[in-house]
Amino acid sequence: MTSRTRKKPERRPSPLTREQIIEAAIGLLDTAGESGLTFRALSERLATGPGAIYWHVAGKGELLVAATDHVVVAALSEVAGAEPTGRIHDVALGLFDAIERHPWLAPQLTAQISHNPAGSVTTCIFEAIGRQVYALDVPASSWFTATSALMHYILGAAGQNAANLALVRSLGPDTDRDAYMDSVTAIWKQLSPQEFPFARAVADQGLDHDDRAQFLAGIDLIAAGLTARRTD
Amino acid sequence: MTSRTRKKPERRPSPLTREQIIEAAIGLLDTAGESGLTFRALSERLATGPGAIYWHVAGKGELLVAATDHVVVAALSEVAGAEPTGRIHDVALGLFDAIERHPWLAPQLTAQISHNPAGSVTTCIFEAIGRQVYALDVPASSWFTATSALMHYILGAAGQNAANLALVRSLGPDTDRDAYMDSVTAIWKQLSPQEFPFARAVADQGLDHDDRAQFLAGIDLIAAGLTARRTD
DNA sequence: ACCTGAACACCGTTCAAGT
DNA sequence: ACCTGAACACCGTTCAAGT
Repeated sequence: MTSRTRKKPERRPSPLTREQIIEAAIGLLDTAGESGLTFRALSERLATGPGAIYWHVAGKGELLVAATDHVVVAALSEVAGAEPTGRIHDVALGLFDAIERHPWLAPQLTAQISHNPAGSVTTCIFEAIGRQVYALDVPASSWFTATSALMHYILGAAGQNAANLALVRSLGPDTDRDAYMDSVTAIWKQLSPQEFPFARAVADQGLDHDDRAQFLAGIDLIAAGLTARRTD
Repeated sequence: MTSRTRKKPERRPSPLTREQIIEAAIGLLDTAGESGLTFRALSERLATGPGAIYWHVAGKGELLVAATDHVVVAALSEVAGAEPTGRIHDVALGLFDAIERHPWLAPQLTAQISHNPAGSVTTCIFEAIGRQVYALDVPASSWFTATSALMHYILGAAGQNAANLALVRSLGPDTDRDAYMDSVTAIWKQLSPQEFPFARAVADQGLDHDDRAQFLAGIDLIAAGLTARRTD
């Protein structure tokens, strides 16, 4: 009703924050996936123009790095807050769950670990996993190898789980996880036993439907290799 | 000099092939990286228009899948041609080398394995690794877990190696691998020992400079876990 | 200091028109 | 059947102009 000072383009009342931008980006990534994070969509959600974001953030790459960092730090500090049992399961499941909540995270993490091995996220994850390796009484000469093996397995397996889950959800509420898994094994069962004897055999024995248990079994399997080490 | 029939736009003499397109795409990916594969750049290299490609290929996604398939099948069949020693090292190194030659391969593979678990590449890789797991006398109940663990480690570690190598190359011929690795450990050595005791300890003992040996050590470590398994 | 929004160069994809 | 090339809708990024 007050009719004065209205024609000029409204400027935002409170200044934009880097934090706000990162959180909006995470929301967009969770909702619309990796391709959904757009400077236009982001600026619309923040009620501003595309150019405004560049005042606080260098570009899309930095935004992705910041979003990844934000989520991973939260996930790992949550784990650290638990009892000091020092189990690999805790940190493994912490990352597993974070990746399940944010399916865009796994590709981002592998890319950032590859392209920036000394970066913040890389260091945090390596440290978190490595401490459990240390607690496992692994000989010092195997520290790097053991931590790498665990890290790659965790990111790979968790990423696959998250992608599967996202795919099932996108198929609509009529499809559930088990039905989808069965459809995958069904395809494998049509494979020729001459060409693909192993895949056929695995499909015939049926895939485990409990993904968390499956995931942890892999962790235990690798851990068994770490502790089985003698001096040789 | 012959001045007749010259004004109409020249059509290509021999028809375009799907195979030609895929090979050109691989060349472009190898040369210019993932972002270098463009329908415009591709059509220029093939001396045609962007639209022509769509007659043979559904879109960029299918092209990427086909290129990945092409490279992986070649790498795996090469390994199969060797002596029937049945060593995991052979297939692991086959994939390691293929990924080193084609750095775009690792992200592509993890994406395709995640989003299409019953797809052609996924099945081929799973089968190739799985056969070695079988040859290792792993109990059937661990087949899937063991093969998954090995697969994720191979792709993750090989991808990181390839990315590092590509980064070193892009830094120019004055930088070599060892100097780069040292610069990474140098950064880690500046980490606070309170916050990052493990990463510091690993940096202080120095990273191994032989990546293939490092990679194979990881394979052996996981394999040790597979065979250490008892009935429990 | 911080924001606006038009503009630029570049994508993947489509499609009427040609041969 | 296969190709051409303009056109469309969409990107990330820049930047003069504003407050």
